[in-house]
Amino acid sequence: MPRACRGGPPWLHDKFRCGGHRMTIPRQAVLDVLSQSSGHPSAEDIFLEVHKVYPDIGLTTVYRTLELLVQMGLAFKFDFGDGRARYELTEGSKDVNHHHHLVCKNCKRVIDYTDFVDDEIEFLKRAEKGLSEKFNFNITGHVIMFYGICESCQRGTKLNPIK
Amino acid sequence: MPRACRGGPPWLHDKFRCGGHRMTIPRQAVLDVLSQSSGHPSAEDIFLEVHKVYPDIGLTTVYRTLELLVQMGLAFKFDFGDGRARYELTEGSKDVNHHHHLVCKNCKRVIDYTDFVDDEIEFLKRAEKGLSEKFNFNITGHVIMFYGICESCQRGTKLNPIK
DNA sequence: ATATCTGCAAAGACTTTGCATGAGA
DNA sequence: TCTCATGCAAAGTCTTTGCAGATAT
Repeated sequence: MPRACRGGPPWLHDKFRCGGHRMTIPRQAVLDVLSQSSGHPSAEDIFLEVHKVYPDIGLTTVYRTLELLVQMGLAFKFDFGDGRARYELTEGSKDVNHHHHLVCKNCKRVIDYTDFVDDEIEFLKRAEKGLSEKFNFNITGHVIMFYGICESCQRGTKLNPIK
Repeated sequence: MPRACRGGPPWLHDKFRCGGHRMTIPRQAVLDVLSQSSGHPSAEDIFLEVHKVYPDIGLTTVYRTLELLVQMGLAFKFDFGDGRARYELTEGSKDVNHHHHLVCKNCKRVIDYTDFVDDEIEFLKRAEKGLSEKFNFNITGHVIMFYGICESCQRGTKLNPIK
C-alpha cells in the first residue's frame, strides 16, 4: 500500500515516492530526455534518446514510465493524428510553460504557441467553472488545438509529410 | 482526374461527386449511421450498426469511407484517449451542432456541451486570426476538450471504466 | 528482505494494404 | 466500358502483458 504523501517540494524523486513508486535509472533517464526536449517526442523518440546513454533500457520501460508520469499528472499525452502518442512534461520542460498546439493536417508538424494566453485563461476559467457546476465534473485539464495547413504545405501541398 | 467541382448545395451525393468519388450503398450506409448517431461512434461501432442492415459491408470499407469523410471535411476524427478513433459529422448530425467535449479520464465517457459558445467564439476568432497571421497558417478547425473525473467516477472511482 | 521494476518476447488492438471481383456513371 | 469501390485476408504499427531475473529502500 502506498505510504502517506505530503505535498512537499516538486522534486521528482519525492513525487515518485508519493505514489509508492521508486526512482530508478530508467525513470530518471526518461525524465531527463523529456525535460531536455522542447518538442513532442513519441515513446519511440524518447526510447531512442534514452538508448544513446543507456542502451539496456527497453522500450517497454519507456512506455511504462510514460504511463506513470501521465497518471501522476507530471506529463501530458497528446494525439496529433499521426498514429502515435506524444508526450510533454506538465511544466518545466525546457523553458516554455503554458502553451497550445497548431497542427498541420498535411505534414503533421506541430507549432507550439503561447500567444493569446490571457484571453484564453479568461475563457477557460469561465468555462471550467460553468462546466464543473453544470455537470458535476471535476475538471483537471484541457486541450486546445488548432488545425490547418502550415506555410510550407500551402506552397507545395503534400510535399513533405513527416509521418 | 477529378472533375471540376462547383460549390453547390451540401447534399452528400454532390459532395462526393466533387472529389471524383461515387456514392455507393456502403458509403450511404455509413453516412446514415453517422447522422443518426448523436454520440461518438468508433469505426467498429459504425460497422456493427451498418452490419445490422447490410451484413455484407466490411469493416475495411467503413474505415475507408470514414477516412474519405474526414478528408473531405464532412467528419471529424477524435481521440479521447481510449485507443480507438471516434467520428462525428461536421454538422447536421442529429440536432446538436457546434459543441465540445468533456472527457472523463477514468471511465472515458464523453459529455458533449454547447455552453459558453458565445464566449468561446470570441476567443477563437481572435486566436485564429492572430495565429494565422503570425504563423502563416491556414487554420481550418480547432479542438477544445476538457478532462477530469465525472460525477459517477468521483463517487466510486475505477468502478466503471468503459474501455 | 521483499515488494517493486525491468527487459525480453509474445500477444493484443486498431488500422491499413494488396489484389481479384463487383458495381456506378 | 472503364474506372472506381469493395471484401477478404494478410500485413503493419503502436502499445500492452507475462514472467523470470534484477533492483531500490
